[in-house]
Amino acid sequence: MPELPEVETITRSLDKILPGKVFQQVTVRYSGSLNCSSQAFKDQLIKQRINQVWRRGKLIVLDLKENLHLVFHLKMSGRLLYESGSDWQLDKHSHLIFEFYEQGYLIFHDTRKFGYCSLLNSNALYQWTYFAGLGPEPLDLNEDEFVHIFQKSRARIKSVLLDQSKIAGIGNIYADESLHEAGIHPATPCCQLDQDRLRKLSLSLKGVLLRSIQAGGTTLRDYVDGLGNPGNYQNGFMAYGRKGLPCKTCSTLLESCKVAGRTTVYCPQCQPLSI
DNA sequence: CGTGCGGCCTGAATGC
DNA sequence: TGCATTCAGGCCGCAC
Repeated sequence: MPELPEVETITRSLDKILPGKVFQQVTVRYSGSLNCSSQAFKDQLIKQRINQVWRRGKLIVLDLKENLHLVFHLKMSGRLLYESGSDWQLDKHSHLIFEFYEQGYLIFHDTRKFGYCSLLNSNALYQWTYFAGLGPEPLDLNEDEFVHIFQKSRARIKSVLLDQSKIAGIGNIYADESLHEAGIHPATPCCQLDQDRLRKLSLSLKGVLLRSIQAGGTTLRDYVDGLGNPGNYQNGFMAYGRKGLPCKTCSTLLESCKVAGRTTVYCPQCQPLSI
């Protein structure tokens, strides 16, 4: 489930390789991944050159010529993988195959088919409600800006962390991990948290995201970066997926509950509900 | 405004 | 062994 650190890692790996490459051939094996017909997709892409690869929230954007953008959302199980040779395995979940004039292939692979690939001009991209509605990048926020986003909400803190329109790129893993590090119960209403606690959360969130990027992201099942390398951050998990295991800080057994419909793991000792 | 649920989809894990 | 159920989760649309 690629979140900000995984998407950032993929983006960095692809941005070292793809710029300058030109699409020679595009094979659509599952058109449900696209926002247009397979034919229109191919017609618009072929002979287009990739200029840059960047990330916004959980989106990966390939800038092409003439204000055209190829945008990927990997959702839970998507992969975007560069293959330099022609000896790669064609899997039944490889939905899009892009071949370059210069060398190599870019493969969009998505077991669960939740992910998508949209071809958009600049106007369409910037007017797209999801894109336009994305909140700020957590790594670009200073503590005051972070506090401002959260302090007035009456919603539970984890719900707001997961809300892409409030802050972009956080998913279930990094919500649980940052709340654990900050010592905040995930169901705490934001407005019950004072400035110091929100500042602490701001620091914890940035720390968790940066350490995960450093570790190449988290690999649970599907995730690999743009070159096929798995991440290592799962070994550093303090909370996510550790229900019933002892807290690495205080040895209390971790508990779980549902917040915003998602499984949430926390330490009842380190993350008390009442402050 | 906030919450909760169903739907989309597949495969791994679990239950009988 | 083999079948059915449950779970995972990002995001949307909808009901309350």
